[in-house]
Amino acid sequence: MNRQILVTSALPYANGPLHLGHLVEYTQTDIWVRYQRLRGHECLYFCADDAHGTPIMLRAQREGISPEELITRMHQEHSRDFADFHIDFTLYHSTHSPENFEISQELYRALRAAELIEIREIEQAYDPVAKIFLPDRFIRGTCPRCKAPDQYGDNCEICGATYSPTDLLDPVSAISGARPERRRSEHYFFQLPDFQDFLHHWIHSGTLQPEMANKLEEWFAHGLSDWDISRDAPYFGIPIPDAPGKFFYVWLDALPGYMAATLHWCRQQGRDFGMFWGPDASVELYHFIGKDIIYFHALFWPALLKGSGHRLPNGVFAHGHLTVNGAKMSKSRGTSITARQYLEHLDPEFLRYYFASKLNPHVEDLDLNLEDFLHKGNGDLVGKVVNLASRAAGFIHRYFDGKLGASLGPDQSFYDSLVHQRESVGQAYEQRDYARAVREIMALADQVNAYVDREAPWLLAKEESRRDRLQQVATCTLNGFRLLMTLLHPIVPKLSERSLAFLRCSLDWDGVTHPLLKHSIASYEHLLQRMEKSQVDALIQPSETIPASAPEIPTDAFISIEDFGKVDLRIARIVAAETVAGADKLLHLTLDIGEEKTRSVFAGIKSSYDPAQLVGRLTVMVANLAPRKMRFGLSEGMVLAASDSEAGPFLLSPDSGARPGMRVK
RNA sequence: GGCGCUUUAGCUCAGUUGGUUAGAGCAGCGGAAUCAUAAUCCGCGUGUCCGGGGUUCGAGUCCCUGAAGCGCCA
Repeated sequence: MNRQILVTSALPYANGPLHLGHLVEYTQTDIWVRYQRLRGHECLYFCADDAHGTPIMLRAQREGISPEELITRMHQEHSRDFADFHIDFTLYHSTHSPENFEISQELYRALRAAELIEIREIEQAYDPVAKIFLPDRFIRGTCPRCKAPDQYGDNCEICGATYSPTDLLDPVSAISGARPERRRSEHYFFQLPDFQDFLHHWIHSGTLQPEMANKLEEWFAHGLSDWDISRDAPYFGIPIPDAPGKFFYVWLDALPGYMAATLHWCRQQGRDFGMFWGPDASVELYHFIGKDIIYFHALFWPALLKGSGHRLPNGVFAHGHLTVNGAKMSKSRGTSITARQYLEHLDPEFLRYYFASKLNPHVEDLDLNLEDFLHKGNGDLVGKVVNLASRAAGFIHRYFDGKLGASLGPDQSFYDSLVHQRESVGQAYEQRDYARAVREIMALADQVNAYVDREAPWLLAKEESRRDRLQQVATCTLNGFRLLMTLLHPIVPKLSERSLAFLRCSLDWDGVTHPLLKHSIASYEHLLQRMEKSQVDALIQPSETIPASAPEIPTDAFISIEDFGKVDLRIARIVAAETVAGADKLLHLTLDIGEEKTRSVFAGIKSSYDPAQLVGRLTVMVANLAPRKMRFGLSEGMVLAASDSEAGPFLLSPDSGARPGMRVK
């Protein structure tokens, strides 16, 4: 019984390159899509660039090009990145497309006809120089609570206060630097509260993960508000029908972007759009998204769909965010890795495999631990799986002219037991529990490796009389390998293709129940190169662009407490100290400041300290100094020491009781 | 400030509705094997299951409370 399924991933914003965080989602979705196709279902996978909005308009201005030029370029870059990571979209479209103008405007007309749109005047910040209304993010000023300067219009990064831009002291437009004015303008509001009861029921209908439904309860506790869906010209977006100078807020055309992509494809293929999005659509519909945009997909989106007479999704699947080495991705640490940077160093399938090994159906953050990444990719994929082909292929070619045996003999039942376990792997894929799928597949690989060891084909090969048995063992091993590569296909499609080409067989989920017998295989060539540690290390490149040095501050000038607060001083324990070959003054220190990873710091204190004496002692370091690449390695901070022209340096020490990681202030 | 999520072995994670001595992979140590990209196989775990209280015959699992990290607040 074949299913018809439509799947989407969230639309990436056409404002910058894709990074590894984006790829978690597309990898997760792509694996699910490929699994469905592997099972013979029709599974369409649509996505698009999210191409409208103020940030794009302003960025194009800055670059001196039109928004259209900008988004065309981003679309090309994104498409190429996706293709290189083997993300197999049915169509990668754009929200800046004729279909999306059509769909978004139609959807709006339906809402208006259903009396779900209200118009009222609101007051907003306006930049009189740039002549545009300012989104909150584009207003900066002093926090009304803690008085921190240069904060965003909606919240303070220093004290965490949230407020409206009107509360900001000394507000300034981030675009022109002008002081914003207050101006009134008509805005269009979608009547979300009309859907309060419907939505409250819907979020618990099994469509969402329980933790997400739980989270959304917060909104119902306060009661839903109507939703401002209009923006004033100039705005790069889709005009609101019959409303001169008004455009749809970017989310109001981003969500219909899923439909627009479908429409474009339907027209191309001569398919009926209604069976995908009509009120009685029979096709299953699933959205994969990041947890941060659950509100848009689980409140606004179903309300928009229902209000405009469309079908509702069968599932909205949220995933967590990506961290790198246990910390939020950061440009200064070099852990904000773009898709393109990764591709310059490593095979995308290692990343797909690693993400898969950590993804489950829950909304949990996922850590890319680079050491773990290196071991898992090499150990599992090369050591356990690909190595099986390498172990068995030699025998088949050396003794049997590349031909598999006529039967598995006594090992048929062993093979059957392996094949039997694929249903459980299939369930894991279906439930998006890829971590479990990977665990189970690797357990199968372990069984096959143990089998090879048990049967010791290299011993069989020494006895002329046992050639038949040797052929059976090698044949069984290669069939095990075929099974593994079939099961792994959704995760590492290219490796799977190469492997099956080596076996000269096709990808067939059910076909594996019949082992390949009396079958010629191709000569063996390495199917996957292991990763070198140096390649993985190369992923992390702290940005060289250390901010332009602060203006010279005369020593007699005062600094504010805020200025001082910018320096993150921490108690550090010296866990290792060693001399640096080729450096006269430096010692290489390894410092524990209570973080998961130690810091590596080069300090010019060799003249006064013997490395051995330093180990174990506490001192003070500047923890947020921009990392600096030195000839000897990366220095991730500095230790504090006193000196003058005659003596020193003398390291600082805290009184007893201080512990690594304590802040000095 | 309010709310949510996370916290299990050096690292990354499993632990189903509470049920015997808490598991896996990787790393580490010891051994075997040499077919294979030094890959593989066998053996080796004294873990404040974040802390503290509680419920229970029994808690990693349920309740309360605290800590740390992360996130959301249209």
